[in-house]
Amino acid sequence: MKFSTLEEFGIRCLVQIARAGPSGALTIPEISEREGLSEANVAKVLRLLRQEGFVVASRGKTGGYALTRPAEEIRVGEVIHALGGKLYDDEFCERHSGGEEVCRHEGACGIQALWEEVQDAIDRVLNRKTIADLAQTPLIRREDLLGGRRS
Amino acid sequence: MKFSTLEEFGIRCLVQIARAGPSGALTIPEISEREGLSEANVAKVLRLLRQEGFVVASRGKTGGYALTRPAEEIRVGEVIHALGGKLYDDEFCERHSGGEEVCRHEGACGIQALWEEVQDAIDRVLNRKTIADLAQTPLIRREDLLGGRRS
DNA sequence: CTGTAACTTGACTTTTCCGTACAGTTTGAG
DNA sequence: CTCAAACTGTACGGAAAAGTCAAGTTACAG
Repeated sequence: MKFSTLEEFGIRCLVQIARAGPSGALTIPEISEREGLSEANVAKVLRLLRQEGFVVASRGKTGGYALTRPAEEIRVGEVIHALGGKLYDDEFCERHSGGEEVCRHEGACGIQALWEEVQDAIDRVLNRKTIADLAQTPLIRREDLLGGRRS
Repeated sequence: MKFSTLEEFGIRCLVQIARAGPSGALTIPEISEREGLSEANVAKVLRLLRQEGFVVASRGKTGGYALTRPAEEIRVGEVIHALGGKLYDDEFCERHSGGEEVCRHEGACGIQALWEEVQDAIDRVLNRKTIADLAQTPLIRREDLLGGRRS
């Protein structure tokens, strides 16, 4: 149960671009440096973000990436959904089907219902937050980040 | 963003065993047939479930797997947690660290806070449901399973 | 006692996902 | 006009996950 790197890095790139302000654009090397990722990897993620319509790229010497919408209007859930798809695929039931049946559970699959509940819970959280929210780096002290998990 | 097959199959196996009743046990071929999975794969999952203490195995001709606790007491969240770990690993920040720093985000990483929120939301849902809940296969009609996703 | 049906275990193969590299295209500065 | 800096896209290699196979151990039925 984890996010794919694409999903996470996609959010991170958008946040960095948002921090550049509504007018300015950010280049791949800049994002790469600020997130500590390789340039090739950033380029790969940004390509998807562009294809999904979250950013526009301008080429040439003064190029870079900019958001297509104000960061306040981009919900995190949108990005995750566009980049990673849903929790369960359409093949969910086919994987357990023995031919014509849907699920091997006599008539209805309680697990799928639970998965949908989980999906809804995730979406609720992710849709509350926007890229702008993340960009202003909310009030979390470093001690809270490190502690509380091992100790 | 998806569950690993181990997590999903683990739940499925436990549900099948729970359906065999509190006294009866289920063999690998039986579970395999009911879930439409290969016997080898079922065996692999059950080994982990046994090591994590969710089931006990009896060998020999009348062998099989049985739950160590009543299905009502096994929360789905427990199983997921035991099988798949958490949403974010401990290496979460190390992956983005450039040496001594924690995160490349000046002082605090808003994404990690969001990830923790998501984790909590997932856990809340998963801990509400028990294996027994799933075993009685709640009231979901087959039409609702197929429709509503593509169309 | 013997055989069969079951669990146990480790290694192996296949598949999928990540990250990287490289060759190509575009654009503005000088 | 030329060059450098930027984006674009494909293709390759490695690592992790998923699934499979085979050999071994146990235990009950007959």
